[in-house]
Amino acid sequence: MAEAERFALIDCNNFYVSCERLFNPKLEGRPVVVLSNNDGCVVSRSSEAKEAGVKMGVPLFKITDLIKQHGIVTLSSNYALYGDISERIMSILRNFSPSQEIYSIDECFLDFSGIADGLAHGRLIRQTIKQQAGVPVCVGIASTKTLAKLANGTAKKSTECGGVFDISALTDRQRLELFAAAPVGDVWGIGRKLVERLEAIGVHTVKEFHDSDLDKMKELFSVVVERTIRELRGQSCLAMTEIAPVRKQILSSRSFGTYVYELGDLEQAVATYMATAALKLRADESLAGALQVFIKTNRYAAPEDLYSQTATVTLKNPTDDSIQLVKAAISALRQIYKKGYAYQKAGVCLLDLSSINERQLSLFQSEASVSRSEKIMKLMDATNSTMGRGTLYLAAEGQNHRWQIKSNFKSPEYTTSWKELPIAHAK
DNA sequence: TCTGGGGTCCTAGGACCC
DNA sequence: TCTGGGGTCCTAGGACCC
Repeated sequence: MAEAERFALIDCNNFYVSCERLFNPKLEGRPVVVLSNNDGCVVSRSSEAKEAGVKMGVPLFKITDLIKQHGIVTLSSNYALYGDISERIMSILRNFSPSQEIYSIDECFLDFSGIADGLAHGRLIRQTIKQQAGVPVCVGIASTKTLAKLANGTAKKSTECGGVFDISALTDRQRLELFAAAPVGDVWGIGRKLVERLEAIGVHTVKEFHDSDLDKMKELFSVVVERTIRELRGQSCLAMTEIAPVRKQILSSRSFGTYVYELGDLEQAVATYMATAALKLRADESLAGALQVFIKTNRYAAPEDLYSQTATVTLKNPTDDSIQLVKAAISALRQIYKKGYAYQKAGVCLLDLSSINERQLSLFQSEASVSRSEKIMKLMDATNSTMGRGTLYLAAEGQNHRWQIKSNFKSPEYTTSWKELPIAHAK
C-alpha cells in the first residue's frame, strides 16, 4: 500500500515580538506590539497585547488609549533582526524532514509522510526550536497543506494540545465536529471578500464549505476555491515546492515620514527605491526588461486631493545597472508628476525579469559597455556589503532625505550589525 | 497630526489575428 | 451593403497571503 501523504506546518508564535523578547527579556510577560514601517500599524502582538484588545493591523493612532491603559510596549520593526532569526530557525527545521518548503519569514512546511508518530515528532520540533532558538512555535499536521494550516490554527488556539495538533489522527466524526465549530474565514485562501460572498449563499462554517457542491462552487467562485474544498476533503492538490521559484517582480516602495510636494524630493526617493530594487535584482542574477514608477497621495484624503498614477517603461535592453534603471525611473516619474498634490507614497517595480545567463546583446550594445557597467555595479555592491549600506550611492539618491520614514521605537540590530552587538555584563 | 511592504495568482476585457 | 466567432496574448486590477 502506498504511504499516505502528510504535511506539517510549523509556524512561530507572534514571531516579531518573540524575536524582540530574545534580546530584551524584560519584555517577557508584558503586552508588546511591533509596528509596521513608518510606525503605522500593528503587525505583531504578544498574547498579552491580544488580551488587552489590540487588533491585528490597527493603526497606532487608534490605540493610544489602550496603550496607556495597559502599559503596552510599542516597537518599530527591525527586519534585519527578524530575517536573521528566521534563517536560524529554518536551518534547524531542515533536520526534521527530507523535504522543507519555506513559506514565509516565520513558517515552513515539512514533509511528514512516513513519520510513524507525527505528534511525537511535532513535539520534538517544538522543544528543539525553543531550546536552540528561543522562539515558541506551533505545529499542525494533516494530509494536505490546507488542512495542516487549519491544524496549526487549532494548535495555537487550544490550550490542551501543547502546541501540536494532528488532524489526520482524528476520527471522521471528530474532524467534522472541528469543521463545524470553525468559521469559513479560518481556511487558508478564504479572505474577507470571499467570506462575505460565501456567507451570502449560506456558507458560514468550514463544515458547510467542505460539504458544498464542487462544480457549483467552481462556477460561482473560481478554480482556486474549488481546489481549497478538495484540500479540505483530504485530496492533496498543493505539492511541496522546495526550491523557491525565481521572483517575477521586485518592488520597492515606502510611505513618506511627512508629505512630499516637490519633484526634486520625489526624484530622490524614487532613485533611492530603485537602488534598493536593483541590488535585489543583481542578488537574484536577473535582468529587468521593464519597470514601473508610481506616486500617490494619501488614500484617505478628500476626493479632490486624491492623485495616483503609474508609468511603465520598457527598456531597450534588459539590464541590472542601477545607473540606467534610475535614469529610466526618473524620466518616468517626470511624466506623471503633477504639482500641487501632497504625496504620501512612491515606489518602483522591476518587471519582465530574465536570467542574466540568458542575456542577449542587441546590435547597438557592445560587450565592452556591458562589462564596464558590471564592474561598476560589482564594486558598488561589494563596498556596500563590507563597509555598510549607503557607503557608495548614486548622486540622484541625494543626501538630505526629509521624506524618510519614521522609526521611533527601533531596537538595535543585535545580530546583524557589529556596532550593535549586545554586551554581556558579568555579575 | 497619525492607516506597511512585498509578493503571487486569477480574471476580465481589449487588441489582434485568421 | 453585408461585418462572425474563436483563440491567444497582454495588461490592469482585485483578492489573497504573511
